[in-house]
Amino acid sequence: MSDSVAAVAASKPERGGRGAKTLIEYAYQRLRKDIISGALAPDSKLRIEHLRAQYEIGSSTLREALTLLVADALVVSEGQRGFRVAPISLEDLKDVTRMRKMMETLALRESIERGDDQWEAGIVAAFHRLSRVEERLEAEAEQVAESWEDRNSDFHKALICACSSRWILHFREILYHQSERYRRFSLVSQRGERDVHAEHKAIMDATLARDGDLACRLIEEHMDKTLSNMTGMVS
Amino acid sequence: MSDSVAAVAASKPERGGRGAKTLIEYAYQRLRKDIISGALAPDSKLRIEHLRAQYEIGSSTLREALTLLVADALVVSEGQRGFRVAPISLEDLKDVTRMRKMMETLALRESIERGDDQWEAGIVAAFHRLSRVEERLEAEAEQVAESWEDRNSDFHKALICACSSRWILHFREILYHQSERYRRFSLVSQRGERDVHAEHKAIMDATLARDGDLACRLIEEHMDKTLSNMTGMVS
DNA sequence: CAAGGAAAAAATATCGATATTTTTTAAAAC
DNA sequence: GTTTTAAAAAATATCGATATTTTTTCCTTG
Repeated sequence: MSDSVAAVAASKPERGGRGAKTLIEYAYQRLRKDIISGALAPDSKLRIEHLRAQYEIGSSTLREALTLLVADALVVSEGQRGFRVAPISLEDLKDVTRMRKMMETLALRESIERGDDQWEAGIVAAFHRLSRVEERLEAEAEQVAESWEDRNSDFHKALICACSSRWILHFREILYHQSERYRRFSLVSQRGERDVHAEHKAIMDATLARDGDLACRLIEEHMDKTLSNMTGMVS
Repeated sequence: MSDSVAAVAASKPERGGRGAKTLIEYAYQRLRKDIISGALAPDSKLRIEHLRAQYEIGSSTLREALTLLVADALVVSEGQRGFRVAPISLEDLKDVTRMRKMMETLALRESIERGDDQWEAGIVAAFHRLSRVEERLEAEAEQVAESWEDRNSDFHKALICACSSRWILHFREILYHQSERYRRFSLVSQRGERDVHAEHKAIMDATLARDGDLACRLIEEHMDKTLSNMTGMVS
């Protein structure tokens, strides 16, 4: 028996990568990635049969993963008419940004009030890791892009993880994924005109200096710039 | 064949009540009701096999309904260890209330700014329906309670439905269900010491008078009172 | 030639069976 | 008397087959 298992394992290279304990999680992550990256276009139909063949996953498992994505508002399910990728719109992007600013500043303010030494260390470390990948970014571009997204996400999470409100963090997370999706649609124009690295540095400095007002102002500007960059590109 | 179908249909009286187009939705509604009412206790394990027998629904369907409830944070799913009812705590109740106040006032302010005649009419109508069921409440109590919950929910929704932010309304809805659950756990003490009807009336009057500041202050007090009533009862 | 409607095709929703994993139970060893 | 290990039981996760519903196709009818 172990032979055939080994053979199968070889042909399907670790489906369950990135610590996906369950197949549903694997499907969820993969689908989410495809939606955020735009490989699955906004508003397009998600046909179970089709995805089933493509991802080599049973229909029930797929449906469950899709349902998980409905919770993230990346997928919508219409009655008896299956699933489709959530639509995007300029209006929605503005709404997302507005809410994000609210959640992010709330979380940052409280983190600055409550954060301890370990929290500070986490921020510095995440900033360092982000900086490292940014160095490589100029040369290799495409391949590093995904890794940059991850580390950017980690950095911002490190900033606010000392916030005690489960709900703020929960909503913030959902909104972050939403904005990530919009960001991908305007990836080209994002860099160049803007020194994201310097912005991050300023935010970190203000945060470590425990200057809540300044840190919040900077992070709001950070998000506003992202919005401006995208405005006009989406519908 | 039609005979057996008819027989089955008779024994299962309309499972799909309250406009549940799909079985998943039916299971979802039923589970949610049982969780909010406390029939399914906080933190208790939700065994698929058990529920399957009890609700007469296939396992995949049940899992999907459960996943839907994870999105509402009424159920938590732990890796390869199934589902369980989300725990409750005083800390969480405070967090929920804080966020609710934020979402509710944001939504109310914008509704007051944007609401039209139809919005006003909807509020008056919902208030009327709520008042009617409150009259009956004093006598029959238990049976009317559920209907009161529905109409209370409708009234509060009517107040803020003119808000244009999809996300505020989305988060507000999730939080409302959370608080509904906490409220059920302290149902007895709720009425009596408090004139909820008068509070609703005052909120409605301020809203229709387009006095955003007053309406928001009143609705925050409304929610704070609910919190005070519950504090000390949960864990 | 447009509108409507029946038949066919495609897709979704649902189910129960099987494979995996976790938990419990019991026995053995230290 | 604990702790370990092994076996059994229970529960979850996954799958593909079937039943329902929706969509498309194509023929009829006005």
